[in-house]
This record gives sequence, C-alpha cells and structure tokens, in this order.
Amino acid sequence: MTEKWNSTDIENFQEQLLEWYSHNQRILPWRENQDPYRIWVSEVMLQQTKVDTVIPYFNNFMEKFPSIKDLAEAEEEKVLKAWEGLGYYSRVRNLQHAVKEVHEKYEGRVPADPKLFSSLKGVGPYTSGAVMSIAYELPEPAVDGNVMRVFSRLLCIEEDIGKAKTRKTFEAALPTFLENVPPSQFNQAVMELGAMVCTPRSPGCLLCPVQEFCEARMQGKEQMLPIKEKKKAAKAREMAAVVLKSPDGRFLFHQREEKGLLAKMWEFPNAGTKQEESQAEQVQVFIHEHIGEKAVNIEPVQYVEHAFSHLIWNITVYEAETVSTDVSTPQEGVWKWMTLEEAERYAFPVSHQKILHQQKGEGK
DNA sequence: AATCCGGGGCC
DNA sequence: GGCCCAGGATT
Repeated sequence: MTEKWNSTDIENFQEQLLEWYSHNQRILPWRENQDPYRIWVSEVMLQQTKVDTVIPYFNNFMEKFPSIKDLAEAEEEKVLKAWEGLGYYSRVRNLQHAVKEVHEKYEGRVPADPKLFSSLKGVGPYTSGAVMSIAYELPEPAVDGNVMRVFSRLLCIEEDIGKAKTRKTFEAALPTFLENVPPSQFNQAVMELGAMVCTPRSPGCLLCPVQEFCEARMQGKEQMLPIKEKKKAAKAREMAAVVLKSPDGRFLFHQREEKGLLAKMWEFPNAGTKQEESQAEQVQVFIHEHIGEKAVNIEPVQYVEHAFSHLIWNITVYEAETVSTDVSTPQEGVWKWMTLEEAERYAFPVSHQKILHQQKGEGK
C-alpha cells in the first residue's frame, strides 16, 4: 500500500499535515489539556456523533462529573439524564461501568496500556487508540470514519469501509505514519482534516495541505472514495402511547427494559398497534390489562413521528383519566406515578420528550 | 459477518 | 428521503 512512499515522503507529509493542524485546529473543550478522563469522555460522546452536538453535552457532563471518582459514585439515573438526547444510551452505561472499574482496580487512574484500557466496557479499537495516543502520546492508530475516508483517498484503498474487516487494513498502514511525530497531534490532525477538508461530499482538495500526496486526487477519483455499500431503508411501525392522568394530577410512566432499544429510558405507557383493528379499542384493552382500572375520557390528542436509523415510530398519543386517586401500578416491569415536574429528573428518549413538551404546554 | 443501537443536520 | 457522523456490543 505504502510502497510508493519513501521516508522523505512520509516526513514531508507529516510536516505539512502537522503544520496545517497547528494553525487550523478548532478550539474544543476536550483539547484544553490531556486529562485522560476528559479525553475518554469526549471520545465516547463523539462516537457516531458530530462535534457541534457534543460540545454542550461535554461541558455539562464535566460540570456534573468532573472526575473518575465523581462518575464512579454517581447515581445511574443522573448519569443517564446527562446523556438524554445524545442517543446510543448504552455508551454512557458502559462508560460508567468502565469508570467504576478504573476507580476500583486502578486507583482512579486510566491505565496507560492499550491492552488494559481496551478490556474496559465500551472501549473498542478506535476509542482505545484515540485515548492512548491523545492522552498518553502512545503511537497507537485511531481509525474512525474520518481516518478511513482520508486514507482511502490518500492511498487509493478501494475496500468497502462498511465492512468490519476493513478497519484492519488502515490500522496496518498507519504505524509508519506515526513514527517520529507526536501521536496526539498526528491522529487528531488526520481527523480534523477529515472533518474540515477531506469531507464526504465535495472534498476541498484545493485547500488540502497534503493534496500533492493524494493518490485518489492524482487519478481523479477523490469523489469516488471511500467505497461504502448502501443501507436498507427504515421500517415504519404504528404505535399508541397513553398519557394517563390521575385525579390528583400525576401521570403513569414506565422504565424500559435493561437491554435493547432505549434501554432503561423512561416513557409514557405505549404499545405497537395493528392497523387492521381500531386503535382506540386497542388502547382501551391496553389500559385495562395494565392498570386493571377503569379509565375515562380516552381521546387522541397528538401525533408524533420519530425516525431512528433503522426504524420509524408513528405514535398516536391518547389522553385518559383514571377514576380513582388510589391508583396502582402494573405487576411486571418498573412503573411510577409522577407529576410532570418529578418526571424531569428522569431521562426520556426524544420521541417521548415530544409528548412531555406537549403536556407541559410547550408543545408545537 | 451482519445486525442492533439514537439523533441531528445536510443535501 | 438518503447519507453521514471522533463506533461498540451482540449474535
């Protein structure tokens, strides 16, 4: 792959890239220092998530959980709440699990050893390489989407970057490039280049500090790379959710299971509905089975459309009232009667935040 | 190796 | 509506 590169090429490439990075890098909160904990948190937040989205979450998270110890000792509910709206919620549950391990086994110090660090929950090849190189200056490759895009063009690598195996091709090419440079600067420079210049659509080759080294550019193929297979379209699912209100102004909420979609997030009672049958009747049955108590004034009040990557929820929201103040909760699962104010302490997926907002009169 | 797991912003 | 994003765990 790199047979065309002699050591002088490598040096010139490194110098031009690092020179560019030193003047063009964005000022980001996790670049203030090389605190391994801060770098780690930022890298987990940045998984499949854009920098602009992460910044406010990162600042808030650091305010609430400034150190390994703080996060290790925090209540899970509070941690999940700090992640509310970011998505991929297992990231933060895995992060807290791993941080507890660091707190207990390593005296609160992030191990400066790729093998040990990689063994922690939620730390894969990318995150390990990123934290080890950025925080500890270890010459580890950190191959993410940016790196694969930049190097697929640079070296004209035509493997499908959607395949799991392809990452290894890039990891194999990188060690040469990591010689005799500060690993933290080099890895971040490649990612910054991918984010700012060597972008997915219409790459800014004319502004690129290493355009003269780019094999794809020489062959006029920069628009064709990287190769990535297309994904299937999302499937729609009809749902009904119930805003069930008791006479004393509390609402029934449910916590989702420990595994699967939106694990451990809170929500209004809801279920998938069949299109062949009357949805209002299905809601009636659902309430009866779960509450076992008569509900009155059942009526549709809102329609929520929510798209995930691979799934679309079309939720019709119903309001209903229980007759008695002496309300019970269903046998199975975790349920809670709360006022809307109390519910604010818990983490809800965006789809159900839309319902909450409507109920608070912030709707539309 | 393929699938699951969120949400937002861009075209 | 499709695509992409500083990916990892599970099957």
